[in-house]
Amino acid sequence: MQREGRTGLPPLRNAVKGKTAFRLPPEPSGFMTVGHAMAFSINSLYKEMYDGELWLRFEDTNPRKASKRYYESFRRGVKWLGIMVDHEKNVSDDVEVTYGYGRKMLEDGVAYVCSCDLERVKALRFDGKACEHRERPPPESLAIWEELVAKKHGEGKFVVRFRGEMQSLDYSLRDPNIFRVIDHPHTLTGTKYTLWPTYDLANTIEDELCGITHILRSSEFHNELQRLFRERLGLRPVEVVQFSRFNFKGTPVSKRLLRPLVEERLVSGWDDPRMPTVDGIRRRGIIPEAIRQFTLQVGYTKSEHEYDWSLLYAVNRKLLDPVTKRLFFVPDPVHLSVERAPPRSVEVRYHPDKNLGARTIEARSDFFIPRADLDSLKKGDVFRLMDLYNLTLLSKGEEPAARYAGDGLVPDTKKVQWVTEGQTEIKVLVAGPLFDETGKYDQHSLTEAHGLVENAFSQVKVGDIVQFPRFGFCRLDSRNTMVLAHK
RNA sequence: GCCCCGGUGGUGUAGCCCGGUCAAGCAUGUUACCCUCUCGAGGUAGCGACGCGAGUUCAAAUCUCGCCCGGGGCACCA
Repeated sequence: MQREGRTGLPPLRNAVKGKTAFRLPPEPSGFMTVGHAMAFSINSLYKEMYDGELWLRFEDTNPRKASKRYYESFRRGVKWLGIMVDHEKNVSDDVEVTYGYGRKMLEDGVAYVCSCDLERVKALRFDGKACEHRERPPPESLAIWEELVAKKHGEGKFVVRFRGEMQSLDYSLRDPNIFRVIDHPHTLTGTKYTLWPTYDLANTIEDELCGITHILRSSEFHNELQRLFRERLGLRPVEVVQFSRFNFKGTPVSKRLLRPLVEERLVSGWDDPRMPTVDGIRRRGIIPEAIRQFTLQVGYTKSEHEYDWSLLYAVNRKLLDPVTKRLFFVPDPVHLSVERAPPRSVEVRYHPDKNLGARTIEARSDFFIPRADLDSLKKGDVFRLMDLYNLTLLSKGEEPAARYAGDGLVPDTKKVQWVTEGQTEIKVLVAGPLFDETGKYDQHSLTEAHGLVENAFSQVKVGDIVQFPRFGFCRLDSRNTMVLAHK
């Protein structure tokens, strides 16, 4: 028992360097979330560790759910994360291949065509009893199958079922459905097919086709059935590692909870900075490397967890700190006129200890400082305009005024940020958790701060992240609108 | 209801398989101080946890049993 503990992800069973293959299998039925990002990162990290192959495979066998914009969302997210995908495919490309397996299963009596209605299937399944179709001779099943392939039957009349274990305590093994008719155009294949394989079968076949050696996925997937498929179809065994979903406090990743917010316009869209989507956290100023490092740090477990956002922020902050310019930002500004102010042109470094350059600020006699700072001072107090000079506060009231009080740095003087007259007014969006403790949408989850930024702000481009000292790290989202990442 | 899987400080984890070196490590959080032309980063110190009960043992976070609590599965969704 060594005290150092483990660093990085634990080794995988039966993993041979150079002979592994992993997959990212999203269903293109919603936007990519942080949860996907972390699960994908785990696969990507292992791909690197074992010098393996990585597939991006869209699980789009339900034409009612797949939509093109979602494929794009995942491609964009994967690219943003810097994940190197070796191959990309859609399960819908392989419908005919799954038909091949389907036919074979029917021929071998591993599956059969069932024409019970849904209620009956459920009832018999509950009782652990087979229906008469289970004994339907293969040629008869095959004949119906060909009609199904030829689109001669509508939805719900027939279903292809796997001959599983009707008595199994695991109900998912009680002759599950493996093909069904869905009479709805598919976003990619149009009306070409109406007979679609179900997830478990398609997934098993695809893993075989892609040569997947290790599956790392969250535990909402049950693997007994897929194991049984592999056994009956004589497919290669695969190592499966399951872990719990990645949840963040106050920000569930579930589409069921998120969709209403978008539809009711309680958020600005799927990329609202409060959203746990990749687009959302990117807008917010979380950088891809932070996701990667965070994933590496927390790893994966089977126990349920709810990450505190501060855990991710800490990683993001440490990455951002050395490369981010500091800019003066004065929230809730109050005008301050200064008597006997010597005109100055000061050069101020963009970073206290990293070499990020400097800017020159022209100072005359009018300034703006944060109201909160002024409030904390008393008449007669000496304070310092940071990087400039000292002042004595003369009056607070309506027209706050101060007098120049020397250049020398006086120990223990309060230092305040400042901007000169005529600077840019900006808005900073501050995103908090979408849901409160009781699980209700928090109406105040998005707040705004307003203030003035110094001239050098004009150099900041959309997408850039800067640090407003004492306020936080912010990303420029659009002209004069920033989003606070975190303190 | 049935079937899996989990429960280590506020949060996330390491340790559990192979019992002692664990009066439990790390990170985050928080408090104080140092450093710093405020913040942040960095440094130092403090705070804070083995779900409950029984058993096995010289010795249990680690093994066994029971209980409690939580999550997931039981779709013509993925």
